[in-house]
Amino acid sequence: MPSEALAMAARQRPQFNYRLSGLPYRSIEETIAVLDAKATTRSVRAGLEIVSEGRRCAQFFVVVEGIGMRYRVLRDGQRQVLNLVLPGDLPGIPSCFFETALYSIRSLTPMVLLPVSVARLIALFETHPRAAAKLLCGFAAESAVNAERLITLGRRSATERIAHFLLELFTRLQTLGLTQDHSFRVPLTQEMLSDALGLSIPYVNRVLHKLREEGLVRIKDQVVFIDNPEELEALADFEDDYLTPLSIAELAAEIA
Amino acid sequence: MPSEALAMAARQRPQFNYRLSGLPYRSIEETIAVLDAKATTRSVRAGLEIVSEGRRCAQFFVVVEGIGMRYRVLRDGQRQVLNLVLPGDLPGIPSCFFETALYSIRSLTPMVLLPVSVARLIALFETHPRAAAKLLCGFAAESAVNAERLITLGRRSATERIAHFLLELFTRLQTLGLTQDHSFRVPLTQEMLSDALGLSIPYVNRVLHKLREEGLVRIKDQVVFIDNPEELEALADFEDDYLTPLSIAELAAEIA
DNA sequence: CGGTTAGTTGAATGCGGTCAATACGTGTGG
DNA sequence: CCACACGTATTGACCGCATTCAACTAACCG
Repeated sequence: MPSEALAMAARQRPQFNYRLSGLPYRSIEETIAVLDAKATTRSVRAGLEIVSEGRRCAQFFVVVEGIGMRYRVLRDGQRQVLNLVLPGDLPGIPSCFFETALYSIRSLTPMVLLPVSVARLIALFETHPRAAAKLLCGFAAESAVNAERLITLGRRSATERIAHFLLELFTRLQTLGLTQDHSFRVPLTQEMLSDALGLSIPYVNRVLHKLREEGLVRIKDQVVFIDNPEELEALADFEDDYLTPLSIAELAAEIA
Repeated sequence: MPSEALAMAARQRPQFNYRLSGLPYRSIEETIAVLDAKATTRSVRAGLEIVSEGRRCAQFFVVVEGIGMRYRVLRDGQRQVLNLVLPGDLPGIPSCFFETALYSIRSLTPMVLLPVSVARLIALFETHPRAAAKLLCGFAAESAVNAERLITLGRRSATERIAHFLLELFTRLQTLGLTQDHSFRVPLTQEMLSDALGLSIPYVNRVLHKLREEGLVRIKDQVVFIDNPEELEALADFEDDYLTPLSIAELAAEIA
C-alpha cells in the first residue's frame, strides 16, 4: 500500500494498528510465553493513564501492542515527555522499584499490556533466569535510547532535535515492522513534540514548516513522511547504532 | 572535621577519598562477594579513559571506589556529559550490550573497579539469581537519575539546572557517606558542569556567581558547600524520591 | 620564567520563548 | 442545519535567556 494512499485514508479516519509484525531482538515472545501472556494480558483504550506519578506502582508492563508516552508534569505545569513507549518496551521500570511512581504513563493508542508484579519479577530471576536476562537486555536498550535523548536535549539545536527524534522513531518502528515505505503513523501532536524535545509549541511548528519546505520531512494527519532520509540524517547527525543491541545469543558467546 | 577546615586543607592539596563508608541499598557487597571481588578488582588512576566510544566493550564495571563521568563527544566537538559515575554504579551498561561502546567513560579520581564480562553476567543469571536481581535494581536506580536529568535539560532554567544538579550530587554522596556537614568534595570543573547541563562555560560561571552571592551554594577548591539547603531545594524544585529506591527485601515482600 | 588549565568578566548577538491572534476541523447541543 | 466549544495548527511581533567571542586573571607546573 503506497504511503500517499495511506495518508489519504488517514485523513478520513485515523486508525492505529500496532500489532507486532516484526520481531526485534528484545522480542517479547519468550517473556510472554514464560509469563502465560494470554491469561494475564490487559487491553486499554487510548488516552488512559496507566501509571500515575506519585502513586504506588507495584508492577511493570511488557508492551505487546500500541504506543504510549512516559512523562512528568512539573510544579509550574510544564510537562517533559521522557520517551515514547513502543511494543517490546518495559514501562513501569524503574517506577516499580520506588515507593511511589516517578513518572506517569499514558496510552496514545489502544494498547495491549502484559502486567508483571515486582514480586513476580524477583521470583522470575530464580525460576526463569533466561527470561530475566532478556528483561535486563531490553531495559538496557531502552536506557540507550534515553541517553541519546539526553544528548539531544543538551547539545542539539531545535532543528536537529526534531529531525533526530523523527528518525529515531522511524527506525524503531521499522524494526517492529510498523512502517510503510518511508512513512509511519503515530498520534503525535506538536505539543507532544515540544514537550519531548524541550521546545515551545510555536517553535516546533516553525521548524516543522521549514523542514517541510526543504523537502526533508512532513507530518500530515498523524502520518510522518521521511521525504529525504539521507539529508535528514546528515542534518541530525543521526546514527542508528544505539537502536540495534546485540542478541542474547551473541552476548553469551562472548569470550570472557 | 568541620567543613571549613576541610576546605582549607583542600586549598593546599586536594585529596579524594571515595572509599565507601556507608552502604546504600544497591550496595555492591553481595555482588562483590559473588564475583570474588578481591581477586579481580582493578585500580585505575585519575583521568583514564575506561571505556571508549566506538570501540568494543565486552564488559561492564561495578564501581567500588572513586568518581568518573560518562560522556559523548559530538561530531562538531561539543561534549555532553551523561552522568557522574559514583560507587555502586554500573558503568559499561548499556554499552556492553552493543556492538561498540555508545559513550566514553573516564575516571575523575583514582577508582577501584570490579570488571564483569558480559558472558559472566549472562551466566550470573543462572548461577546467582539474587545477585543478578540486585544488578537490575541498581541499574534501574541509575536510570531514574538519568530520567531526572532529562527533565532538567528539557524544562529547567540554567539556575535550576545547576542547583538541582548539585543537590542531587550532595544527596547521592550523602547516602554513600561521602559528605561532611553540608559540603562534599568532587573534582568538578565549570566546563564539566556546562557539559552536563547543556550550558556554556561563561554562563555557568555567572550563575554560580549569582548563587554564591545569594548565599545558596558555593564551589571553592573543588569543594561544594550547600549553604542554604532549604532555599536551594525550593529554587530547584528538588525532591529526593528518585534517589531512594526500595530494597530488594521490600520488593520481594510485595503482594502479587 | 613561559605554558597551560580553570575561572572571570564584558559586549554583542541570536536562538528560541512568550504572548496573542487567527485558522481549521470535529463533535456537540440547540 | 447552524452555533458554539474545543483541541490543534499556524503566524506575527516582541522579548530575554543564554551563547558567542574576546580579553584577562589566577594558579599551577615544568
